[in-house]
Amino acid sequence: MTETPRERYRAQVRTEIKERAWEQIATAGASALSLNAVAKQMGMSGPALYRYFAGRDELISELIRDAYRSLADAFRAAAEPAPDPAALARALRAWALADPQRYFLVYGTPVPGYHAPSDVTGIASEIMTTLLDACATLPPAGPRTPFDAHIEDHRLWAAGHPAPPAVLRRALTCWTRLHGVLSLELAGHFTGMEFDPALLFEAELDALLG
Amino acid sequence: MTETPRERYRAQVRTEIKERAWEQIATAGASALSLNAVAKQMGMSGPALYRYFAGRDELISELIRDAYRSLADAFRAAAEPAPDPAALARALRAWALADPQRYFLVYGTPVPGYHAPSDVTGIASEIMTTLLDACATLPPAGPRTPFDAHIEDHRLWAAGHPAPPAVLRRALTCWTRLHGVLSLELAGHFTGMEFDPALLFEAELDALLG
DNA sequence: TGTACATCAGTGAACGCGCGTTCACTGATGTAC
DNA sequence: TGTACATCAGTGAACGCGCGTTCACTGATGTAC
Repeated sequence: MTETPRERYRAQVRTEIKERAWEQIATAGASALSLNAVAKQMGMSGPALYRYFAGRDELISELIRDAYRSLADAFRAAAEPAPDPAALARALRAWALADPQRYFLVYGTPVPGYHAPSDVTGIASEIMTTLLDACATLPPAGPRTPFDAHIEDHRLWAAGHPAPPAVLRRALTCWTRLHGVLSLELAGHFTGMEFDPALLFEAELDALLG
Repeated sequence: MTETPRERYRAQVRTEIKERAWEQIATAGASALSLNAVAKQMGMSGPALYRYFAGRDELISELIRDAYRSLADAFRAAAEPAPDPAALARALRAWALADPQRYFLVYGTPVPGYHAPSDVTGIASEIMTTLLDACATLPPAGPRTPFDAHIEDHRLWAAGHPAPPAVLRRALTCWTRLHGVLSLELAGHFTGMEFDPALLFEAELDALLG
């Protein structure tokens, strides 16, 4: 159970590989990630990385896993004092702005044919659960909608979460609306428009909660 | 002014190159687009394409331009009978579903450092104008918000469009919310959840207009 | 209508590049007696 | 504490690949007299 120096060293190098990989993704996008370039930047030869990762695909999968894990942790931390959708929303925005390419690795353009590692679905539903718990604390808003009825019939997906349809809809809407603002902002589609995206984000948040 | 056979032929080949390029993007994503692969699929040698495009970058820029143009035309057509946000929204969804990778080429993950051809900003603002005109026909909804006040101070971006702040906000919100649902749907983030994305889209539309 | 010439689409060979990945090897670090 | 051995990180050469792009060329199509 105690960690040998070699194990410690391995873990350290693995971490540095991932850090350099993130830097490279931030600079040139995920599709430009190259094992050889990462190795060069670490002052190592290319094949050396194969001691730490089975190949490029495994490295990318690991980065995706870490990205999901990181968001799930940020959510959990934001919900720690008390479940609160506004706190989650702001945590999401902070997380996205901290590293836009990481956000896009999770929520951006999918590569056709590529399938994310299977264990991220667990993390994804952990994120969803945190959001659902927070939305469940809100006072019920408005009348029952047709979409509530539809969701009632197909609620298997909530993984047994006991939230009523209105809460499920609330959480879904929260997700899509905040993502809508965030992804357009991060992609630069607001540049040239002279408003502050942070205020648009807050406006959407108000609309969701108020 | 009359078109010579050679010009007709050139235009034809250019068109086919772009079609094959779109197929390739649909199959493997935009970052995997390769001139040589396109040429091979047309039964030509790689260098032949340089008769038609100065290089890979020019081809991609042209595809992006066409994508914007296509959306602008779809919007214009949807607004033809009468300016109507609901019609625009449904046209957007149909346009996106017809070719998800084309949608992502416009609104998806940006490649850091890449700058879209300068003339697309004109098309982008044409799209925005169509949306603004449609939103201007809606009955005014709700009280003045803090974001309205903010937008009042920074309204240069609307390119001289005479819409009041509430309409600008309406159009922006329309854009971000529909994009939020669409992009998550197209990226496959709803797979496994047993609801119909079309109904969620309509629900958001109702919330926007009702 | 026929001939001489210019235009231009497309080819094939070549260049340099960087990629992922394998392999046999070196040399340092750790382990067992 | 010292020696013999095993483990394992990292190297350098090599393989095959596909990429974008250039260049000199062939051969067909169009133009001018």
